[in-house]
Amino acid sequence: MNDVVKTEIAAKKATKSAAKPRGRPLAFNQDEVLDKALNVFWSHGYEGASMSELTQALGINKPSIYAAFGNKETLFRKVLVRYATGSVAFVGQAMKEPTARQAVEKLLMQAVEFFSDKSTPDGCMIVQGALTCGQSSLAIQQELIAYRGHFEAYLTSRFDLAKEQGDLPQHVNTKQLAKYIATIHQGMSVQATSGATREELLAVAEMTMKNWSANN
Amino acid sequence: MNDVVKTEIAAKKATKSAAKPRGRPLAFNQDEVLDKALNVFWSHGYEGASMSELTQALGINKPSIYAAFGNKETLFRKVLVRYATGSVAFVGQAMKEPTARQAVEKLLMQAVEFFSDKSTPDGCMIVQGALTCGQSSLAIQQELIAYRGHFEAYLTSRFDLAKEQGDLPQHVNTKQLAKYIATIHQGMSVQATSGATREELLAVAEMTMKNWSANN
DNA sequence: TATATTTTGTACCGACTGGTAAATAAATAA
DNA sequence: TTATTTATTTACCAGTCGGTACAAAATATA
Repeated sequence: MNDVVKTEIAAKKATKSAAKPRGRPLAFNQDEVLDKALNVFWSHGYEGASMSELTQALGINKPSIYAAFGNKETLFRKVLVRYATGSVAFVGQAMKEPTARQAVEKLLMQAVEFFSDKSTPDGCMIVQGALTCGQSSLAIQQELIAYRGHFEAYLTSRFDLAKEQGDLPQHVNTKQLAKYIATIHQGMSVQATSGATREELLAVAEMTMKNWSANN
Repeated sequence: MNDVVKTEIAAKKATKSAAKPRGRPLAFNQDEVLDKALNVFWSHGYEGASMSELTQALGINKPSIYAAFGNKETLFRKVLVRYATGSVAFVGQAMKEPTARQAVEKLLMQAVEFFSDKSTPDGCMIVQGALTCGQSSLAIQQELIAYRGHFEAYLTSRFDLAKEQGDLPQHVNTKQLAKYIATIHQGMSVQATSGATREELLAVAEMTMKNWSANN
């Protein structure tokens, strides 16, 4: 085999779907199916979503789900990554606002729209996916707690930056401030799941912002 | 049967445990058992608490549980009443503070201690007992939503009173203010369940109070 | 066309779910 | 003592849980 042929093969391997796989082709699109699974987990939580309900919602049979995604837990983890990098990616955008105040305001305003968006389940999956659960789901519960922790750490680092930039006073405890904002954010998620309307959530967000200056 | 005897019988019936019941006596104290069940439901949520775990925790066999409390759902409802009238009764005390500000401050400070109390599970059972669930638990999910609604209505009425007493300005939207406080309260419950310490919750409560004046 | 490879659908698994029938035990009433 | 009433224990029920064995179907390669 000469070098030219080697290069061609390498190129084919590198190109995602260029090299056709050998066996029977998948009858579904993985990302579309993950989105359908997301919808189910988001609505009913990790434990509340049964494999039979998932099977029905995804429109593919159970052995195909297991072949493609492992088991229920790994399926949820893949859904979670998709949720975090897709649905919830706007959080990263909000942090890019020029000041800490604007970042928080954008975060909360986006949360209002996101939590009450009628095209998706109410609230945040990372908050209510497994707040409480049976023994068998403790790993997922911890995983979601870790995600929330990362979110909070992200807020903290944004506030640290704001202090460096003189945007927040030096005496501000950024961890505490981040926890305060995260608390309101998570409370809004609970409210949304409990039936709070967009307008009601908006009022909560506006009250929070009206208070912003008192915190620092 | 003369009137004197009739009266005696009536008196015995009225006295709770004076008239001995006919058959084999219960081998357990109902309230103690309800407290043990509370602990399990509080930790794992309604769905996450299995009957076999409950059986083990209560120390009595399943048929006795069913005979005494109906089924899992009615058991939870009885636990819920006990929780609301017992564990959480301090909310009523907080509302009796002379001003709205003091009432909210006491509410949040008590919540800090309650959510992080090491002798009970973390957070609030009414918040995380069934935030999400499968189809079979929708009634309990709605019941908890209703409880949270009552809590919020209670806050609203306290703020209405404060307006009447000139303690809050007339322009305050009491429903919005109640939802704002309820949101923080519920967010603190999520935080506690996620491992937040007493000190961290305290900082959140203090920040909320520092902002109080900006809301009205 | 024959073969290797992968996915699909059917049909099933043991374990656990909430819940209960039936016999036994412990008390009161007659 | 005997009958009645209630609670307990053991053993079990149908249904659902997450998960899988197996054979048929669909593709690429040879």
